[in-house]
Amino acid sequence: MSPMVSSPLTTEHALLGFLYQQPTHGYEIHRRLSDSEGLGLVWHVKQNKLYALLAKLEHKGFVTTELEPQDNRPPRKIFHLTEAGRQAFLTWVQSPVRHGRKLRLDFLAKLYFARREGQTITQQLIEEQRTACRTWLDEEYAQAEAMRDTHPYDWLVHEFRVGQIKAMLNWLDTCQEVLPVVTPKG
Amino acid sequence: MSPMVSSPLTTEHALLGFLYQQPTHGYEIHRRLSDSEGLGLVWHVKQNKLYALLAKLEHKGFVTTELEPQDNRPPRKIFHLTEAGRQAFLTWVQSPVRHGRKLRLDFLAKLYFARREGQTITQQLIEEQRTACRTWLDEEYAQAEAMRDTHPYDWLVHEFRVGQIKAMLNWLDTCQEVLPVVTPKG
DNA sequence: GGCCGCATGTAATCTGTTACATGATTCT
DNA sequence: AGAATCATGTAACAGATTACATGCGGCC
Repeated sequence: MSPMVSSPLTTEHALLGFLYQQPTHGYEIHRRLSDSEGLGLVWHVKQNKLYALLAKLEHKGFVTTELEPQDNRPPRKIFHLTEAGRQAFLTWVQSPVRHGRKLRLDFLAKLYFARREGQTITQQLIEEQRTACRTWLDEEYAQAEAMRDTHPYDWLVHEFRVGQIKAMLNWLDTCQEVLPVVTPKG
Repeated sequence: MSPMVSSPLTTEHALLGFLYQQPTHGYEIHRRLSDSEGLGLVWHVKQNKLYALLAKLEHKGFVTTELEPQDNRPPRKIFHLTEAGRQAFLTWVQSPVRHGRKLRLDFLAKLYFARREGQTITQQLIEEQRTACRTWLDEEYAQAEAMRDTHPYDWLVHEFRVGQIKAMLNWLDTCQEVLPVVTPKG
């Protein structure tokens, strides 16, 4: 019962995505993230770090736990989403990523879970990300032009970003083309 | 006199670049990094962190210090490069950046200092970075193709990287075109 | 009077990584 | 016999961030 202060949209909200479809235990999540496929391609979490994050999510009231005893093994700690957890996940997964360094990890993680939730939500995520990228592109482009001829290095820095954002926008188109193809796996 | 173990090419080697042209003190470096131009556009270092890094560089034998007294102000601690420091900087600045997340910060920092050292070294840096990027591009491209049709998400992840690397390669061309234009500022 | 610039840091805190610990079972 | 898998973590350390501390001079 901690005060529901959720400094919004941190990376650990992604973990809630694993619990959205059905409850699981930490080791299972670790296994999925250890594969070099799916989200494991993008997000690497050490085992102890993962357990710590899950404990933190419990402490914040996004998940509750239940022990599932086993023969000859330590009992599994099954994590269930609370209503607050469900809310936090849905908010996180649908919001576009603002800034550069977060794009790689955060957006790809959002996309991963959005795809599991269905085409509508995925479509919306992509569309909002496109808008965010275009805004950012305009800013960088404007700054690049302002520095053209006077500050060559600064201009190159902005040009670099412009190139990366344009590539991202093209890639978002590709995402949308691939979307309709729904496969059970992947 | 610590054993000259320099775990190679960490970001703090960039600081040596500020000392290469002439010795300076911490606050001066901080001022230059606080501007929203030049390297400050790319690399943000908090003041106390900066002092800690400089102390570390001294401890490792890359710089020596000398106190410059002032009236009514705390004395400046002037940092001078040692021979080991000069070596470390030159090695750092000329080596290309291997992997994705380091590209933004590390390469742009290298480029910043390389430009001050002259066209030859800059040209070489760009060329080596191009080679590194092409290798990386081939790897990602191969993996993307292998996943095409079977693992849509994994394919998208690799396609994302392919797009970013291609944009970087184009941008490296731009860098080379701009290079001959040498301006005292920027 | 209060804030900013100069110039240095230390101390406390938060975060992340590495190493260690348990204990039965199955694989080589 | 030794290693890996399952399933949980704790403890120690390293790195980074935030807050705090000093002390003078100039600006509004």
